[in-house]
Amino acid sequence: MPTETKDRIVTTTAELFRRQGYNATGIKQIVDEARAPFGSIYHFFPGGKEQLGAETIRWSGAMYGALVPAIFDPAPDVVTAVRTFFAGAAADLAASGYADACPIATVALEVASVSEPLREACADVFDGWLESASERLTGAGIAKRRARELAIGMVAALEGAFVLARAQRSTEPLAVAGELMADALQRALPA
Amino acid sequence: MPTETKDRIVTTTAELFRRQGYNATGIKQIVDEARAPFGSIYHFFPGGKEQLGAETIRWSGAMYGALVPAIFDPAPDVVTAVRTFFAGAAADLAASGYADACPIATVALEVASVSEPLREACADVFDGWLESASERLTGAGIAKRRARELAIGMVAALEGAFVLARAQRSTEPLAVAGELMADALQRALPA
DNA sequence: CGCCTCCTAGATAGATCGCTCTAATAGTCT
DNA sequence: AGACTATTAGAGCGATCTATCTAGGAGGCG
Repeated sequence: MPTETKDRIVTTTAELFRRQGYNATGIKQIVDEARAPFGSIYHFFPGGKEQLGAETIRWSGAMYGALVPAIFDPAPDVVTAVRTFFAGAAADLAASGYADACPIATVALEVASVSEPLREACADVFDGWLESASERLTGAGIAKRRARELAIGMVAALEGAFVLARAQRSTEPLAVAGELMADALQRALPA
Repeated sequence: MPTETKDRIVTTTAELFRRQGYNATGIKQIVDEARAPFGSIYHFFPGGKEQLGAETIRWSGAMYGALVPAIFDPAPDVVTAVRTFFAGAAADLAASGYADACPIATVALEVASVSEPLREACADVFDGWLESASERLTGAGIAKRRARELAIGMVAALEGAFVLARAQRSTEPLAVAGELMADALQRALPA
């Protein structure tokens, strides 16, 4: 299967985006770390770096978004699911030397005012996450409108905590944000 | 006063960082937009781009952090202050075409795993904000420990909401996050 | 006036950027 | 086998990046 090269390119790019963002990641660095031939980049992604970026954003957005059902569905209730989610994010972050946080937030901020296709890719990913999280909350008996608000709050709290955590090299923001959202969620649940 | 050139360099760099981040901002672009001579960059910032970046981070961090006393101190109570803060952030963001959000979050994510001096500058800025916000909350009668948690939550919610808002070109995340934090704060206040 | 320091001014170096191009190879059909 | 497409391989182009370097102008002070 020749597509394994393309996969290797995307996964490597995703890792690099996560650690250093879009602009600091060069094509040369990608092919080196992915052990892929230079020409393959433009064979698989004729649109160049921007197309590779867009596909990488959508791919890693889907990967990370898969954590929502993976954690929420087997959990006894949504509140413990939220706690598990934030705790897991904190553990992964610390284990990677405060490098592996959200795979698309860095790129999202970099490109939001610069590249419309990349901005849209980020927006679509966030939309998917919000949709997915909302479903779990409505499934727990929360009204649709309130569920969306809480989903937005959860994603925002997570992303913001990642920013603080990476800058300060501490998991405290993730712990605090997780607890805050768990509390808010608890209160929103039907009695 | 010849220092006005240096000021112009820092303020334009801050603006560029905010819109496109650290890596996408070139020295050439800075001197062009600041109408400053190229040589002045390395005269005022012998450490090059990294030193200019660090000073810009600290400067714009201080500028943005000044909003905390400016909004909290004249406000009737901390809850309405929080609402005002988030509403103002949303208004500024929309007015700038979703470009002017947090002046340092983009840079923070870009450099956190790449440049220790720049990471430290971001961490110091966040520390200052948390300190400043905590003071206002303890001043409202909230216990020190709880005040710090709420301050972290507020900054995280704001930063995360900025990420969502810029990607989706919507102020909804800021409105929701602001309301969520106002509620949490309300409940933490002494009866 | 001459001197000294601060700042301006920009040419230029050396490396790296994204990307294009051609050619060779691998794999799959008829 | 022969023909055709998909993929690999990397040399090289023009542009741009940060940074260095030299030289000149501005203003205070003897």
